[in-house]
Amino acid sequence: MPISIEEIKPFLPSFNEELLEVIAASGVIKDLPAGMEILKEGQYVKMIPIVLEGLVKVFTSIEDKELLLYYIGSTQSCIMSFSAGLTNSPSRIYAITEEPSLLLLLPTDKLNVWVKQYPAINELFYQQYNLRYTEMLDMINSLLFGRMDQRVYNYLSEKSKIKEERILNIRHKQIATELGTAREVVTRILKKLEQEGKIRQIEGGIEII
Amino acid sequence: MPISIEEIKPFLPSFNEELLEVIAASGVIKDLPAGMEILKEGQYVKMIPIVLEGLVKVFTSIEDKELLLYYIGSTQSCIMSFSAGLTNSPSRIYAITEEPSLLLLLPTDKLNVWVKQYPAINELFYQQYNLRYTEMLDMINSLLFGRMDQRVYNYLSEKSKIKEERILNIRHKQIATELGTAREVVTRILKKLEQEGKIRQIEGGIEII
DNA sequence: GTGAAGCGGTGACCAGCGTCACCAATTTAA
DNA sequence: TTAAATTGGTGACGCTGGTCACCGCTTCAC
Repeated sequence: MPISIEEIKPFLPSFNEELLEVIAASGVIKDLPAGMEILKEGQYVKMIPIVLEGLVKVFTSIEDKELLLYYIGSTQSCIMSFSAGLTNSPSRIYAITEEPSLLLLLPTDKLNVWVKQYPAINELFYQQYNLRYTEMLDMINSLLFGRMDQRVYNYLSEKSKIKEERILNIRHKQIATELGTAREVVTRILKKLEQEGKIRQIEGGIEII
Repeated sequence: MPISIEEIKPFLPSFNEELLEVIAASGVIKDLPAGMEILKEGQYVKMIPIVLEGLVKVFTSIEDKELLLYYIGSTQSCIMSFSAGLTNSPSRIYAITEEPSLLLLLPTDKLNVWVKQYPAINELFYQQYNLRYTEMLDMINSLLFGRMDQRVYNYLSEKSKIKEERILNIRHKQIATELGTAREVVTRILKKLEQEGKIRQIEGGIEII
């Protein structure tokens, strides 16, 4: 489906008319519901997404464990797929829409050229690299220092911040999956956090205090 | 000290004459012995290094633990300092020469311009970002999956590969530090690896089999 | 309604590893 | 040559978190 410039312009204020035009000519817009897998592990990347609206989460997995690496929010992009796309190697992560999302998909071969041609888009990806880098470093630090209760609490407050809701509607199982641990462990820790007065478990959800 | 183009040209074959000239005009060359700290944690980055010869190792630390993140080899650069330099934020890592090294230091403000102007240097940093990204992902995976004996063995074989020596002259203490664990743990694991026939401990060193 | 599936809760157990407290051997410094 | 520091080796102990085996409750499908 053809993209109109007006459609994408508000989301990409740093892009000039010329860049918006070439994007409109070659890009694709997708409107996806929550819970869609937009990138599979091992897959070769032909289109690199920029999230216009919504929220996408990015996972890595080893053996049968999974781990939530980071969220891609509005006007952000997915460095891992950018990287995999440009080097033409299979993706090491997978990505799922956490909320209904509006995505702008750019073909990798074109993007490869645009990056050299348009400073604004080059700038965007440098920013994304820097951002994800520090996030991955934080992840490494929390894995190394390790305390699971701290990780669960950070996970909850982070999620609460992103969603702008003090009450999260979430299952123990999902927390466990996204942190790469087991459900029982999360249950135990949540009880402990509740006793410490940091959270409150209400029916079908968790309130962060 | 002024740099001659001939001095750096052999290490940077993808850079054209013009780029080499501006680098020669603004860059600095440093020849450092092994064990020098070239970047401290928390420090603001004014010069971004490219390693011409030698080997530099990059650490992160939390509380009183440290962790070896990756090595910077010949013609590679340090993404973390690049990132910290461009965003003008303090460094979250520190770096030490593992071997005597020849470094080319580029002023961040100039580099910021060059990146836009010279595709070759832009290319270099994209490559580095991609490389370090996958390395950090590997690190996250090994921390998450966790088995310490595997990490020690990977550490040793990686080091042996980089140094191109089957016998490593290294202390248990250093292994422990670079993996973010305790010396006793390493001693225990090395004994186990020796029993499994994967390594052999000889006086003052370790042979990888 | 009835059975099945999903969710949360709990106790028991165990492996991994960080920590402590030593000790012996070797190397280095004074 | 002595003393001091470095290195490696070990046993004991405890904490964290992964696993297993259940159980009761709620929700959903049929």
